[in-house]
Amino acid sequence: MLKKIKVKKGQILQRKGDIHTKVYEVESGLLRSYSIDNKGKEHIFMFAPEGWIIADNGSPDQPCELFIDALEESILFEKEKKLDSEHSNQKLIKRLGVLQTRVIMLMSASAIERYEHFLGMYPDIVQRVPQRMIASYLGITPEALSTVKRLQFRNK
Amino acid sequence: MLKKIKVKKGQILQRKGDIHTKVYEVESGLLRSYSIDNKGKEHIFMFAPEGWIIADNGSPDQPCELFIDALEESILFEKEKKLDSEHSNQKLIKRLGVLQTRVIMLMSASAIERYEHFLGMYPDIVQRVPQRMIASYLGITPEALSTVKRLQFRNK
DNA sequence: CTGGATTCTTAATCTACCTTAATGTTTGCA
DNA sequence: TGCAAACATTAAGGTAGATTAAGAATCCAG
Repeated sequence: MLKKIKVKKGQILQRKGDIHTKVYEVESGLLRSYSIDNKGKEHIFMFAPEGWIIADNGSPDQPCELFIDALEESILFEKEKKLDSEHSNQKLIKRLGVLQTRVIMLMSASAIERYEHFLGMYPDIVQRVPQRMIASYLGITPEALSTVKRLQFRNK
Repeated sequence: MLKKIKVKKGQILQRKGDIHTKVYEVESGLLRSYSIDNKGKEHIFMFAPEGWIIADNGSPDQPCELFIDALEESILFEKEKKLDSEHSNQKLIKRLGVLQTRVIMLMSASAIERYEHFLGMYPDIVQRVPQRMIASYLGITPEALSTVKRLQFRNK
């Protein structure tokens, strides 16, 4: 019921619309979850590096909202959602905290503030994924992120 | 350890910066949580009508990010966070689902789409709170919400 | 009831970020 | 090792939503 699996870069673990009852814990590597909107645009919901847990946060009997795939070759523990929820309250609460911060940032901070907050929070992820994915996580275009970085650099 | 309390409209239950270990379950009435950004602007994080649970989602030993107050006279159950987390996994998971949807909407939908989604999801809340609070929840100004409503109305 | 405060609407102007497009840079794989 | 393909940057022009300001509607305490 708890399987250890190895996935290659680019491998898709879950698609939107799947009825999916799995939760992934990342032992090594890097996963992401993302949605695709009605215009076909991708929006990264979260990154999951070593030690993180990633899953669709909907109820286990409803179709998923999110895609999950591997941004690097990764080693994962795959668990059933219901097992996960029995033992790891701590982790659920932590995930709530992360999402709360994410909502607050999206609502009250400018692109440049969100970028700097991201840098402070996840300094290593910036090195590991393409800029356009950082932009997607921040909710801006890659072009806007380029500009943000240029402005940020000039003010130093 | 589980107290039933009655609060008046406008009463504040929690302030940003408090070390606060309480969770509130709403028996009747309506609460909200919100943050105040560095420019002094309020952003409503969530509404909690009858049957909902509301709390700061951070760890119990860290200062809160959110204010919580009553938008209507309300009757609440007040619990300790750690007790809450022992029994109500189900509810934590539900809250995660709500926040996931909230992040996806903020990232991928326009003001008008977010408004219509909100109407569908929480039709009664629209009747119970001032428009400017709906705007705050949606992440737009009251003026923009006025415009959205006018446009929405014209297209029918 | 009434007068002041809060809320809502409308409209003009402004701005952060988007779109498009052209150019430069890195990556990966034949 | 070379050369597409993917990625990043820059700049010009466009747009959703913010800001500001003024007036109208609503609320409510005295």
